[in-house]
Amino acid sequence: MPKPRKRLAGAAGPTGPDNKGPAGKRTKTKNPVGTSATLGNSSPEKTSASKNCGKNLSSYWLMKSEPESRLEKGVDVKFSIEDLKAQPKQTACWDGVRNYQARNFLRAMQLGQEAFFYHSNCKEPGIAGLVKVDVQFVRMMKRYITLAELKTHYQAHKTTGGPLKNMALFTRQRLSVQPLTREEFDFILSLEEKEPS
DNA sequence: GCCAACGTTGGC
DNA sequence: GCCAACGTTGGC
Repeated sequence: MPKPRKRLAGAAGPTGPDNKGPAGKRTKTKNPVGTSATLGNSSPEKTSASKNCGKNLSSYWLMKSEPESRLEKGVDVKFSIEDLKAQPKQTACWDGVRNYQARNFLRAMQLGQEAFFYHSNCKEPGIAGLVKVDVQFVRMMKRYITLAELKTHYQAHKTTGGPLKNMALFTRQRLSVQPLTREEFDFILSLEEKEPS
């Protein structure tokens, strides 16, 4: 899970973005993730995101975060949208993303782009609000859009060819930072105005 | 809490 | 470069 932790100024301790100590037998060291870290592993995505030919990738995103307490190596990873709101400037630095692809998406994000704030690994997973990138609270969703509801649409759209037919939330599971097409983004926004299905 | 899915590690 | 073991994510 991405652990968006507000960057506590000095506090860091052993928590470089990529620093998972030598737990277990895995000890091959990872590259310290400099910004320079190369696109290495990240084969260019074949998703719709990369089809925007000339222009850069997606402008819309979905970011997962856990709203319920859970200890990971002694540290609580809880970070809900309420926690984001409570930050200075309602803004948090999004670190702790380990997955290469998710990290590459993180780098591709540009200031001010919009993203859904998704609550994962919790009682009722779903989209809680809107943020803009670097990561600042924008607003709550007018109603909580649950995973179950999104999935219903996703499944319908697979057969009808609707806007969520390729949604990464379902096709790329475990990706904690993911691009959305504008169609996906708009469709999900439009759900706010409707009765939960 | 369980466990499926899947990414990562690292020996070979 | 394969692939088994292991770790993590995240729904249920």
